Amino acid sequence: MTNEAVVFNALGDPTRLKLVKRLSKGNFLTITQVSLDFGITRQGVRRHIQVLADAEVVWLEPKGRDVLVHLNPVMLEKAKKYITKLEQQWGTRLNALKSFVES
Amino acid sequence: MTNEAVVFNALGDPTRLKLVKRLSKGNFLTITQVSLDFGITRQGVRRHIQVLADAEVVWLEPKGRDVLVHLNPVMLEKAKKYITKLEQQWGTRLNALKSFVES
DNA sequence: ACATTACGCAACAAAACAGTTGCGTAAATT
DNA sequence: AATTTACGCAACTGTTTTGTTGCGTAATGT
Repeated sequence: MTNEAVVFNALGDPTRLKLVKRLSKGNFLTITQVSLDFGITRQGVRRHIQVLADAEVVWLEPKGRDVLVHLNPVMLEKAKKYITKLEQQWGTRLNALKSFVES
Repeated sequence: MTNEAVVFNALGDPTRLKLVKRLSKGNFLTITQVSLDFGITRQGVRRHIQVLADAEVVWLEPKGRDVLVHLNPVMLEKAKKYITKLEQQWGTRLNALKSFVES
């Protein structure tokens, strides 16, 4: 899978997006803390976290018996830049077409 | 599924992202045109297109016996804005924390 | 008019995913 | 020392996704 697709895929799930949203509040969380209010088991949540970690949208910090889940805004930035690039190409091409039609 | 998650999900697949990329060049394409160089059947491609259409990343224009596939940059913009919001929350919260620590 | 092209619909198989349960273990608490 | 907590690993089930084939039809081309 493409790098970019991996990130979008990671964000493309309600549970995972909700998690990212919570992490964006600035608090890191332990896996258990997250699991408590997601309506699914810890193992279920754990899988989602792993998808996010593989996409580098979050990073995991083992600390004693806990594992802290941190947001990695760098990856969000990359995703955003990718979309911007798509938009720009579209806009550029459209403008080129427009000036061609007008000429 | 959340609106935002739907869009990210649509983009979160190599084949679909490749298609969006091509559409961002500014050309609309018929379904058959797209199908030719994606290594899978027309029906396979058609499903992917439907996912993109459901997410409103593309819109479909029936024209005679063809169906033209157009990019909808509005949805890309929405996705981008959503990421920006996440980033900003994270940044804001981090700055708040920083000033708290420094005080 | 006949042939071809572009498409939709539906049934199917294989693979991937989401979520569960059960169990083991190392770290923290009492 | 005994208990509890936070986690990982692995097997299993149900559901969704991906991609296929076969067939029908309306629009185009000859």
